[in-house]
This record gives sequence, C-alpha cells and structure tokens, in this order.
Amino acid sequence: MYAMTNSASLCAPAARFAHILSAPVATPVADPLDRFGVAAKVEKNRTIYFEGDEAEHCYRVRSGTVRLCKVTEDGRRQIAAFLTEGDLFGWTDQDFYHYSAEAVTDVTLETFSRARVDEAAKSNPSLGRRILALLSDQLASAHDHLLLLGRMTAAERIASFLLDLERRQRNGRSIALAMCRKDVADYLGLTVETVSRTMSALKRKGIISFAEPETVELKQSIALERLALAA
Amino acid sequence: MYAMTNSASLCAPAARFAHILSAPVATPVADPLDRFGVAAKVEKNRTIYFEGDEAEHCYRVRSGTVRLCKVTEDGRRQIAAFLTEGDLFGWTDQDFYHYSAEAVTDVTLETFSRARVDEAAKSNPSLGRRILALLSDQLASAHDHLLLLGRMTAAERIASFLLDLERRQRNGRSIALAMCRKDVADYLGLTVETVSRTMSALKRKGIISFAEPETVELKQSIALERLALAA
DNA sequence: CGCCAGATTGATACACATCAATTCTCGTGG
DNA sequence: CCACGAGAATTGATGTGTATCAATCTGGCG
Repeated sequence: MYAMTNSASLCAPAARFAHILSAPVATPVADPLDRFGVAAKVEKNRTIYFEGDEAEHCYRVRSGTVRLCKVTEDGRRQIAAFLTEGDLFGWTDQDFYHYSAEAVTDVTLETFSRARVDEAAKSNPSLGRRILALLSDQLASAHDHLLLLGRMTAAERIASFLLDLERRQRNGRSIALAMCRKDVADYLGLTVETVSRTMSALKRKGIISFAEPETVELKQSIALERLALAA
Repeated sequence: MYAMTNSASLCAPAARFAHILSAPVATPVADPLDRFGVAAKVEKNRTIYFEGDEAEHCYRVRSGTVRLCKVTEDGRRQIAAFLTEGDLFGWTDQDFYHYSAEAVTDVTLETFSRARVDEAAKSNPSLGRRILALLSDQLASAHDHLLLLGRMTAAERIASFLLDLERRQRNGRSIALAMCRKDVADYLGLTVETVSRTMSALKRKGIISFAEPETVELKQSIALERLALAA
C-alpha cells in the first residue's frame, strides 16, 4: 500500500463515471484488470491528480468516494461526478487529465499504468471493449447532467440527485451522503444555501427526512420522481 | 484531418493534444472508415434518430450542421453539441441512443452499420482506438460544457461559445452561425431573449459586430477571452 | 467548556426568465 | 412591384428563482 497522500501528480485520465455513485461494474468472472492493479490509499480531501497533469495512470475505486471536478481562476467549482466502489476513472485517451480527481472521504484505489493497460488491451480485445463501454456510459451520464444543469430547477436537481444516489446504493430506504453540502451544491450547479433550503423544504413536506445532514430517508419516492420527471 | 472529430461542447479547448494510446497522430492516410460509409441526406430540422431508438448506425458529418439534444416532457430542451464536417456521432456502446440527433441545416452524412463497424474493429485495432479517442474527446468537451452550464454567467457563456465557433471554423475573422438563436439558447442553458440581449450588449461595446444575426465578427477577441476566462 | 467548520435559516439583491410588443427578413401570391 | 403573413430576432417592462450577505444553530474535538 502506497500512501499517495502527497497530492502532486498521481495521474490518471479524467474519466467521468456514472452520474453519481455507481454500483454496476460487477466483476463476475476473472476481470482482466484484477491482474495489475496496484493498491493505494488517499486521505480525505487530498487530490489524486490535477487537471492538466500528464495522464499516466488509470484508477478503480476500492472504497470511499472520489469527486471529479474543475475550478475556475476565481474559485467557482463544478463537480462532474462522484465515484464509489467499483467505479473506474482516469481512463482518457488524451495526454493530460481534463479534470482533477479528489478524495471526498478516505479512499482506497487500485491504480493501473496506462502503458500496461494499453499493452494488455492489445492482446485482450475484451479489455478494449470494456473501456469503450465505460467511456460510453460516462458520456451518457454527462449528457443527463447537462440537461440537469441547463434546464432544471433547484428542487428538480435535488430530487434527481437523491434518486440517483438511492439507485446506486441499495441499502434499504436510507441514503448515506458521503459528501458535504458544498459538494452537492457544486455538483448540482447551486449554492450551499439553496441546497439546504431545498432539502429543508422537501423535509417539511414529508417527502424526505433526516436527523443528521448526511443520512437521508426517502419517504415518498413517488413524489420525488414526479419532481425529477426529466428525460 | 478530423483533428476535431470531437463534438461535444463548443466551449472545449482546442484539441491540441497528441494521442498516447492511439497510433501516431498525424496519419491522415486511408481512413478505415472511408471504406464502408453509405451516403445519406437529411433535410433541415429533420430528426436523424430519436433518443431511445435502437442504436443501429453511427454517422459522420459530410456537410451541414447536426445538433444532439434531449427534451423533457414539458418541452425544455438541452443541446449537448453541434457537429460539423468531419465530426462523428452516434458511436455509443449502448443498445439505445441516449439523445436525439437532428439536422440544423440541410445535411449530408455517411452512415455506418454498427454491426459492420464492430466487425471491422475486430480485425483492425486502430479503428477501436479511433473510436476510443473519439469518445474521450467528447467526454472532455462534455465536461467543459458542464462547467459552463453550472457556473458561468450569460456573458461568459456567449463569449465561450463564440470563441469556440471561431476556433472550429478558421475562415478569417467572421463566424457563420448555422443555428438560430433558440438553438444557441438551448445549447447555453439560456433563453432566446437573454442570448439576444447579451449579444446586443457585446455589440454595443464594440466587442463583436453583426449586420444579420447569422454572421458575427469578433472585433476584440481579447475582450471575449477575458470574459470566457473559465478553465 | 469553548472553539470551529458545516449546516441551517433569514433578509435582501440581482441576473435571468417571462410576458409582451415591435421590427426585421424572406417567401408567396395578387 | 408591392402587400401580406409568418417566423425569427430584437427590445422593453416586469416578475421570480436563486445568489448573496449575514446571523444563528449544531456537533465534533482538543
């Protein structure tokens, strides 16, 4: 286990995975990736790689949550995705990462050298396909996210977000938010205050409930779905 | 050649990166795609395929402009990308298209059967690479677009949009807008009125100029770039 | 206990949306 | 050639959703 705690460039291409926390990626049979992943740990709020770093590695999340984001000179931030167990990121075809990757919580990762992956893909076409499918999924999620940011109201954004989280973590009725309100806001293109107010409003209406900010229960998924009616 | 097969967001930085994974960059020789494309024409404002349709074909734009978009039940629309000559689209790995493709102008296309492409990719690994690079570029553009929609003001959005168009069509100083104001608005997450007002304001300040709505000249690119300072 | 960061709540401001006229462009037919 | 109509673009008046500014409130931790 190497502590990658000292930020700098640990590199991996900016790959934007499923919308939020994804779960799929089940690894039924021998996953070709299982062979050359190198484990790494990253502490909460450390940067895994910076936008613009040379893209030398790709990653898979073992545990914890990762965010992919961009920041403007004047500090505005947009989060493109939250990644969780099983999610791949950094799988770009370009020379430099297009997005920064940061640990939302303490995280354990598997890292893959691009050169090695590239090599492996030559002899194993199914690996190439796998990466293709990955990028394709990420692109689809990004497109949904565009609609959300360009055309949805605050309530609709929150509703979609919560439903998305629920879909990805099938732990009964209650959802664990690994990220703080600011992260949610930067993912949804809102401010913390608006996120907070909107969630309070949903709570007041009995559509959701929560005692601490990081554990939310969906009381009326139907109502939420009605709100999130998009696409 | 298709230096920018890329499509997604117009606010993306020019593709100035060489490829790592892929074959030597500048090999504009015999494109494997040239072999099995079937020509097709689509009239202005016709739909090429609908979101949710089975994804049976992939396309390359020969001439004209195509838009990729999503529409909600209540008619809100988000355009994810405008595509022009040389751009590829519809190259998903999923069974169904996740957005619609429509002709902004009269368009000529080359269509490729997915089955055939899949077949060809098996024997020709460089084709697989090519598609990978394509998706990777589209993803990068989509990420830029997320930042634009989530965190930029109307003026910044317009500025990025115009600069992006300029970058893509190197025809001297003046830019031809193939799309109407509504399309621009739906791409930028604004209303027609705001697009119109913002462009008028830029014109009043002498930063851009135009006699007809569809031909814009950038008088002070520097000022525009200052506005679009994002990323 | 007291500090501090994160979350919530309140008061107010503002950027953009909405509603509503014009104006402009262009195609069509008298 | 001009009147006419229709759709697109522009401009104006007004509304509103969310941002901004500013207090509290809360829970974890030294």
